[in-house]
Amino acid sequence: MRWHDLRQEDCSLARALAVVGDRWTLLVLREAFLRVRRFDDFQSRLGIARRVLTERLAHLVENGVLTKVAYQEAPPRYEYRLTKRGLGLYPVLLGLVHWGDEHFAGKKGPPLLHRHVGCGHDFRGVLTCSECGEAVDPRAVEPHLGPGARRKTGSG
Amino acid sequence: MRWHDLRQEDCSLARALAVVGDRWTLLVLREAFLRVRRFDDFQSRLGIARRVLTERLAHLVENGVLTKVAYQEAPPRYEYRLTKRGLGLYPVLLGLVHWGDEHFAGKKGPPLLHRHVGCGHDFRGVLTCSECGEAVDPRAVEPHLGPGARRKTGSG
DNA sequence: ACACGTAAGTCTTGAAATAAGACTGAGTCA
DNA sequence: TGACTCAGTCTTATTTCAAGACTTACGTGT
Repeated sequence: MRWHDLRQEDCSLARALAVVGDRWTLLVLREAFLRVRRFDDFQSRLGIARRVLTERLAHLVENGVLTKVAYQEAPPRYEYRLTKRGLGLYPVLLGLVHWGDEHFAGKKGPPLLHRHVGCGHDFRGVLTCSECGEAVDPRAVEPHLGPGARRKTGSG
Repeated sequence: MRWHDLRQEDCSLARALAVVGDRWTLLVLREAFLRVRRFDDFQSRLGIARRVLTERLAHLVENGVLTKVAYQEAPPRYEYRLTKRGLGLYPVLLGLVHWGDEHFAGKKGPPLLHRHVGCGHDFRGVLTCSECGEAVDPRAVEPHLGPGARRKTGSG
């Protein structure tokens, strides 16, 4: 299977990964969530090859995750900002960060904490059910085919 | 930056991605969450190159996400099961699926729905604060250095 | 015995993606 | 003028991946 073909798959995970599942993309988005917006800042903070960064940013813009905004006209300069769609990835990023905190942090603890402005405390993200509000355990979820399924063995 | 070096980064997201951030890994885990356990089943469902699958499974086992369990002795045959650490990725997977549902599903709707056994409804995952229980908005989060930080520009 | 099937890999080869860093072009500042 | 900024482009060597044939070890049917 080619990477590009993922978008055609009958699976929302595959389609999501076609957009953000690449080696560098989530790191680019990490920086974006930390308010990084400019090409050279992404490049120097990540140490990513410039060619690859160019391509990733363009891909994210194409897919509506980032938007390219001119911040000066001569010479033309652009910055990259998260769109609403991009902000929608926050739970995913935070989930990965907390998973990393839990399983791969050193003895001293996590390198970065997250304070919830609403209540003032450092927190972990908890996955809860949109319908009943309870925390969701993986084993308490039954996947079943939805209206957009195209085949019997649908998987995501 | 080499891919392998991510594990050394002072960032939980990078460390998480060193384990699951590869092109195929999250798709392998999707199948694992759908109860797929055997090499040939992963291979045929995903269409992944066998060599790559071998390597990914070994990597996930090394990092404690999957465990290799013998299910027969002659000839020796193994299956791959999610560990507790692996189950901890569920919110990430589900977050990606729901993001994909929201932004890339066709007109008919998502190909797969998730029923919460606790309340009986199809649901979306909602990110809530472990401290106050409220839903968390990305802009209501302030990252700040934690005890495990090693540098001033820590980022994750 | 012998062919066939099953399952978990290994090996080979050509194609594609990546890393590293030099280079370009338009404009600013001293 | 010459140095500097910034967003890219280009080049080359290395690494990774896709596709699928092949291997090993055993069981089954004839």
